[in-house]
Amino acid sequence: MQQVKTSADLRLHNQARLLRAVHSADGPLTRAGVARLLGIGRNTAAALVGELESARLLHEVAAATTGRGRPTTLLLAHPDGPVAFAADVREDSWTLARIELGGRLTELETGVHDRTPAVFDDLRRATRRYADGRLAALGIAVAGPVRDGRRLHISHLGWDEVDLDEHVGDGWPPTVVDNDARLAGLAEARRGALREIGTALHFHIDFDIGGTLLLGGDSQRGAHNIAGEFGHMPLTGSRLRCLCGVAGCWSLDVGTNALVRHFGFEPGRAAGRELGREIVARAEDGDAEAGRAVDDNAIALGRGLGALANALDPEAITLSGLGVELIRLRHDLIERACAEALMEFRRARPPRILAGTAGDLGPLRGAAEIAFDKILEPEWLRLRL
Amino acid sequence: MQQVKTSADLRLHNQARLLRAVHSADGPLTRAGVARLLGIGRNTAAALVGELESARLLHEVAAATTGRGRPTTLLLAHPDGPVAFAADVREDSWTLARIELGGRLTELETGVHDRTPAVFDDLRRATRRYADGRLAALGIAVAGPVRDGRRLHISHLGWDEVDLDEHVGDGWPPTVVDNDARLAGLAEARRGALREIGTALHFHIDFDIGGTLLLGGDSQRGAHNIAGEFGHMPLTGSRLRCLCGVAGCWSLDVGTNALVRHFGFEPGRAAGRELGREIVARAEDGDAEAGRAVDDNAIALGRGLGALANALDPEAITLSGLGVELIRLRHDLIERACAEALMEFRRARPPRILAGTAGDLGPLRGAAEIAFDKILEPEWLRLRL
DNA sequence: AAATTTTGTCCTCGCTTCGAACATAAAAGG
DNA sequence: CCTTTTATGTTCGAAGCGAGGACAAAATTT
Repeated sequence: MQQVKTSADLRLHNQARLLRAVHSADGPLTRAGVARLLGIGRNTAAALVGELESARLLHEVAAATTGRGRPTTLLLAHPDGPVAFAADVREDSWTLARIELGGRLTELETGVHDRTPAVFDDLRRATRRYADGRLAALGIAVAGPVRDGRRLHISHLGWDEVDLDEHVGDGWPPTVVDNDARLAGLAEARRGALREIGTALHFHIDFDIGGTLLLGGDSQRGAHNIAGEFGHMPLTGSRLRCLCGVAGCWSLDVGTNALVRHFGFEPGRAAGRELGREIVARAEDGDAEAGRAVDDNAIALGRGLGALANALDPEAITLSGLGVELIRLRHDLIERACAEALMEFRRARPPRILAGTAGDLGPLRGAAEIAFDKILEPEWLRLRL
Repeated sequence: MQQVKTSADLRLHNQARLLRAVHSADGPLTRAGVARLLGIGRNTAAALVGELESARLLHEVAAATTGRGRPTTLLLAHPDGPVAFAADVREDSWTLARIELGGRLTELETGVHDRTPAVFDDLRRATRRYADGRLAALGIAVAGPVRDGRRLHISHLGWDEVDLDEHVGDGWPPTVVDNDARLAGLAEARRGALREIGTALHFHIDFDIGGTLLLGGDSQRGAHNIAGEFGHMPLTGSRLRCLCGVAGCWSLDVGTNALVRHFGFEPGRAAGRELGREIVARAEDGDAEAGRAVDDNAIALGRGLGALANALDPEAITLSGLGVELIRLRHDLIERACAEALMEFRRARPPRILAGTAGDLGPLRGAAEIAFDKILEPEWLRLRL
């Protein structure tokens, strides 16, 4: 569908809008409230909700009265309604969660994997264990770019061109896979610190930096679904060569790898993350050398953010991963470095730089969002009603 | 309106789609053809077109028969229909043009100005001279960022925070103002080399570099309408300080200023553009030193493009201004430098780097597009019908 | 001249939301 | 305790939309 043309399209379109409103609302919506929100009549809302209730998508329960007037009903997820599963595949572990309409998230299981695509078998089995008739879609967050939605690259796992169609397909629910940094940003845009913000950036800082440009609550995906490798722009003048094949990447100066390298260790495996955490902790305890390493990181981070703000003009920028720590310890330093990299006429209104609110659940929440995007859509609704 | 809710909205929505299709089609559309294009019935198309004809928006004329079947009609701009004016305000001159539905552009007048905002008085007078009842909107391209659509910054004219509301308002038709580089990109996306491309970048290379990210045929504008200053990211490791207040800008290595600086001249005024052209001409004639200057420019250009492609994943990149010459003379060099800056896994499918097809008319054509965007919209239509 | 192809037109049908009127259920006020 | 006020639910008719089918019209092809 995707394009409203006929009167029948209109009904589905409005029902999708209604369902989307219920899903993304902070708390439960009332029937009268959603009518006002969507700008439709109470009678129309009643008809739409009625059909959605029959289709086991919404459930109406009496609302506690708050003030004057006849009491209305709360619109909740139907107890038999569709749910999405979301998975986050990290370096050597994974988590599977279940998300209801409205966003309530329940963790189902966590496991370790062997750093090979066999993790998808683990995921399939775990999904089967918990799946019932309500499972409608599965979103998976992975720690690398997913070209064209199916070819996965994770350099530090040695996955070069893993074809997802060979591992995800038969026996799976409708499944969508995307990059974790992008999904973490989507989570902020939909349910976190970037709600209602038209233009924003999010960066997940781990070993290196990945991110996404967020426009009107959706991620910019690029022509081949591999947008977001902001960490691989030469924004800070590094002279080193990066694993990605380019020289001077921003990621060489920001992130766990950069932190570790400051102490002469070769950046690399999981041990590095432990070491990075320790450096942050020591900096917090007043260790001068660790403090300098964190300073350098924060300054390089700020400079990069300023450069990107010149090009993309975000209203706000959120960070996750190590970025949260950097904001906590060096917020002013980041802002100062950012301001120095901002064109002068922008400095009066710099982008706000915030910690994301989704925390470690960001990728999972984002994966749930792209799964629900498949559901809260006219065409899916048409088949369901 | 902006959101289809009722059947009446639907009508306007479809009429806007129809009008938009006529406007952006390559050649004249037939009535039967537009029905197929929009996926509506012939009867519906007849009704829509009928109303649009009554509203003097479309004009139907018999079409020359091309094959079998009953002849149909061509959908043309109505002779009394709305037209847009577009203006391009360059450094010391301006051009005013008139554009019809469908995109036919007629230059009306060109003038010089005194490098002060008094140019807007010139424009108002010129607009008045040519305006008739058909003038519906005016789009203006200016050579600097327009914060929030009204505060104009042009550093090399010394315009710091020129408030457009003080110069554009009473006595003007509905007017929209935006940055020329962005509008040149919009022109490519709507009617040029970037048609039908979902994710693209355009850069206008003059003294420095401005550009825009193009998504689904529209420009990314940013939170304060000042996105697009890609030239002020430190992508090439320059150690110089830029007029914008930041150090290391990409624009210090690419563009006329960079070309001129290579020969020891201080970059600056209009004379610089003349000199830049001469350097390009000499490089073309085989002058070694000029050739090296152009080489450096092309390499720095390519490196920046690669870095940006890592972050934004465009399918194609178009260039205007000096960029056209650089492509003509150094296409391979640009592509090689770009590839080196691309992450390895991207090199198999690099973005296409093309010269824009709008030429010097880019800003004017883009200004016409944003003017027509005000017209080809349900709300405007509602008032007109 | 007949068959074929394509488009225009007319009409009915089912669908949508809207608006107005009325019913209902709570709180607030005297 | 009863009335008024406020907000919501419900019902019904009205107006508008596009779809689809049947048929007419106008061109080319055979």
